[in-house]
Amino acid sequence: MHHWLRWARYEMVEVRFRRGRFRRRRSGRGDGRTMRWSKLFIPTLRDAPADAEAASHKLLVRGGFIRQLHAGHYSLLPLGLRVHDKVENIVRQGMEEIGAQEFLLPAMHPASIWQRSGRWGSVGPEMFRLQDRKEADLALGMTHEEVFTEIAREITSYRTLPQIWYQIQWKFRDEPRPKSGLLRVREFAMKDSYSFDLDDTGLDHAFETHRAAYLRIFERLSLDAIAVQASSGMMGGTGSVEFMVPSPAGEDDIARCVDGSYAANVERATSKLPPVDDGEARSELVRFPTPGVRTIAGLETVEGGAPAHRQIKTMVMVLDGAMTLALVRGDHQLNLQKLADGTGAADIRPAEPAETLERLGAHPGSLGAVGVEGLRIVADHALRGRYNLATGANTDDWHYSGVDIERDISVDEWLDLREVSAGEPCVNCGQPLEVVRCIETGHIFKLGRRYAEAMGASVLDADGVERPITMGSYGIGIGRAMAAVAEVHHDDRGLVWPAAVAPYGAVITVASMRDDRAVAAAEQVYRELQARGVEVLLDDRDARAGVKFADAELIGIPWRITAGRAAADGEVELTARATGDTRRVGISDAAAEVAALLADS
RNA sequence: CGGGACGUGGCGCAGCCAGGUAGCGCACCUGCUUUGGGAGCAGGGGGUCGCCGGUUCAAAUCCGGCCGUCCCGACCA
Repeated sequence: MHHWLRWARYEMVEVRFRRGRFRRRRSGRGDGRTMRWSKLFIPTLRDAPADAEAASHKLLVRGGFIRQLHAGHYSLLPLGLRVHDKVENIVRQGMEEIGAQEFLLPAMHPASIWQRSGRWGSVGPEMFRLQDRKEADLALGMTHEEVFTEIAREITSYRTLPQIWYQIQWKFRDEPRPKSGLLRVREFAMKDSYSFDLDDTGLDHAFETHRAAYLRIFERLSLDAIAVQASSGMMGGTGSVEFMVPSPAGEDDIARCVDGSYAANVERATSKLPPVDDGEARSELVRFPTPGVRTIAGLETVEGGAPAHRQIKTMVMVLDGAMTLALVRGDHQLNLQKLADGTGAADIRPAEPAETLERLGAHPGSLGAVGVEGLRIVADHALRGRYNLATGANTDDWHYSGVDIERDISVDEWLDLREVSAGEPCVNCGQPLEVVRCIETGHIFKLGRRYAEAMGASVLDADGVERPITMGSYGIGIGRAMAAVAEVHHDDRGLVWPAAVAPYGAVITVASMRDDRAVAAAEQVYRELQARGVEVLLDDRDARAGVKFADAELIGIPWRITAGRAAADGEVELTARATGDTRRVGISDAAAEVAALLADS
């Protein structure tokens, strides 16, 4: 390469660098000389793979954005990488705006650092583990609290605080069930940031700063993310908020109040329940025969039974190896995450029928907690103070009536265990809650001092007292956010990318490559758009117009400029992907027009 | 890990029950025609039928084992 050409390349990168509103990690991608469709690798498919279910999965594959390598591992093709980069850069900008500093940490970690935090033993099989040639244990990072905290040990004075550090790095998680294309994978890019503060007040501030930054980021991605109270799961800590995008392709349910005053993951959500009238005076505990009754519904109608809301449902669970009875109202559902959070159990499973038979003496359907000794019994708040209830008697075909829960059952702990249902009154305003299926695109945690204490990251405060650093951790899944955008923004013809993340801002479709005037018009608009810094794709393939239109719509480019019969009048057509609205503009005006439209969006 | 389905050219599928030449549509290559909404005709290339073993003269097909993928449940960005 001649030196002047190399210099020209360098200049181009520099211009992009300065023009960008924020730093780009990769500045040279798609440099304008490779935007002719005929030269690009954009393998579109007419049919989606048979095993694709989610809209984003089908369309990202059909549009030539991604290809599966194996379960939970996807290759990003050039189009997919362009979108992924844009999502990354929007996230990066959002982080830079709150003063976060970008790092890049190793993806592979020594076991020792996870042993020091205690998570080598606690996280289980979702961590990929391997050995090197020396048989030393290693892990592929599923998150980076340990490594960032290790670096934070070099913070020794409160005067260095607060700090916010972040990276965009590949995470590895051996998901039990990868699914739905990029929505749930085993290898994915995540923006993870970490805040370091002297105390809880500082953490609260960093947390609220992140919450606001996340809402800005998701708005720029055209995602209507709802911030909800969440369970903290594996991360631990004192509080967490998830960012949820409503979509039937999601895997989480949230409950939210119609007026927006309350929103929580169903793993955390509560509601205000009307009190139940347990009737007349407390009656005697009566054991009565119930031949063949095995269900809540069955016990409602049998002689001596009771309506579901006046029954006790007894769920026999095994928590970290110990059999536990979890009690909820007959018409309520036990939420397993609430049980885990409330009891602190790491491993939860329902007891096998054989186990319940051996320990309690009956099969599921006739189980109860009356008179049970030696097992932990936890009960939902909705059962507190209740009496005249029906429940199983731990003998097949026998139940109790007249159960007074405080008198007859030795409850060890009262917990929030029940899952809310749609229509129940909001705890804040009493209006009905709705339950909405969502994709979790972000999650922020107040970690507290747990990692700093375990790893030995502390500072001296103004009084010269050594104090562990108070931390928060904050994640956004890049590929998941990309898939969520696809999930929300598509129609029956294909993807409809918002301009901010579209692989190209515009596509010029030459209706026929044999129409010299059309070709000349297209080349002119192409040059002019490039001069204006617009990423534009020139569809110069020698294909029929219908094929090109269909492909342009499938890959979801926001603006299409059609160079065809209008060229004879000195015009091209301008079509909005989202609406299909088309109008004619002069060939020489088209570039300015499209550049302005993209700048507005 | 429990339940269900499925592995046949790049994608979508048939063939398997009744063992015997691997087939169709899309895509791809060549030629001619066509050219503003996934063209037509003609010719052509491409498949260890997931893997291993067994039965058989002969296995995509029958039997056994394994692997993989997808969907529904328990977990997470």
